[in-house]
Amino acid sequence: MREMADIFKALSDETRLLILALLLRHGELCVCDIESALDSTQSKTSRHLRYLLHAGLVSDRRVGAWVHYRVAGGQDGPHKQILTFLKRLLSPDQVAEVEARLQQACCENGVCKPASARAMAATK
Amino acid sequence: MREMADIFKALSDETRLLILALLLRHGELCVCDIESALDSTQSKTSRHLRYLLHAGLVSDRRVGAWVHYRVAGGQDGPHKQILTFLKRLLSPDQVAEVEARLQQACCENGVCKPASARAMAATK
DNA sequence: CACGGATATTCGCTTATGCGGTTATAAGGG
DNA sequence: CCCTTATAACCGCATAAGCGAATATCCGTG
Repeated sequence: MREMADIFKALSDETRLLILALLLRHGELCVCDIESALDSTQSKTSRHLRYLLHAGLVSDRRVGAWVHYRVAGGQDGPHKQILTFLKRLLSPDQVAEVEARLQQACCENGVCKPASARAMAATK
Repeated sequence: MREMADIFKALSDETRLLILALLLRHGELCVCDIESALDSTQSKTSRHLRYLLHAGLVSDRRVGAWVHYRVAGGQDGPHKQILTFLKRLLSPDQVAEVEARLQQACCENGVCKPASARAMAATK
């Protein structure tokens, strides 16, 4: 029960909900993608991602200089049930704004590349 | 999105989760029932019930001297979806302890009567 | 090994939350 | 009306959360 309260606490912040909404729709994103999409600061973005990581809702993966985050996989505990429910709950129009910004984010303006290209470059 | 964050914030406290678990299983309970079941103080119980009320997750109903709370009905917004999900999520054994105390609560030791009897007495 | 970009952590601050204890309101019965 | 009971609101305190700014760490590259 305490565990559930902690999960819900992780969901009780709008920034974290937006991050999860993005990850649930895109599978994997690097911090700078998310930072741009949220039009947020690096510090704030990183802190909330770490919060979600400790809450067991996302996992991270280092890809060269970048860190990619994705929603946590794993067994069918309360985390997974809640994430599945969240995916149903968050309608596309609620994340339209951040989605739009994600398209023109750092990945697009030449500073860094799309996640797929980055992953490929890092594994070559 | 902000609304959802606020709902999850209301669910981010163990006491409030327990209260909702009780209400989801019993339909309607008065404050003193809940207070006894949680083995909590009147002040604390009332505060959390008010929190849930403002979050739109429960509704209250005055019955004579008592106030009865129940999970909020109403249209199929995020509130309702989350409550439905919660009902699935909270397994019986997680609330076994409070359930047990509810049985021997004020309603049973003669100080006041079971909710159904109280409601009847108040309307007669 | 120095450098720069990407990310994480720390710091000082402000605000929100939860709690016990106390006080105020509301209803019902003598 | 006064008194009792049930509930709500308030107060002060301790703690936690969130923030921006600055700083540290990690990694690939030259």
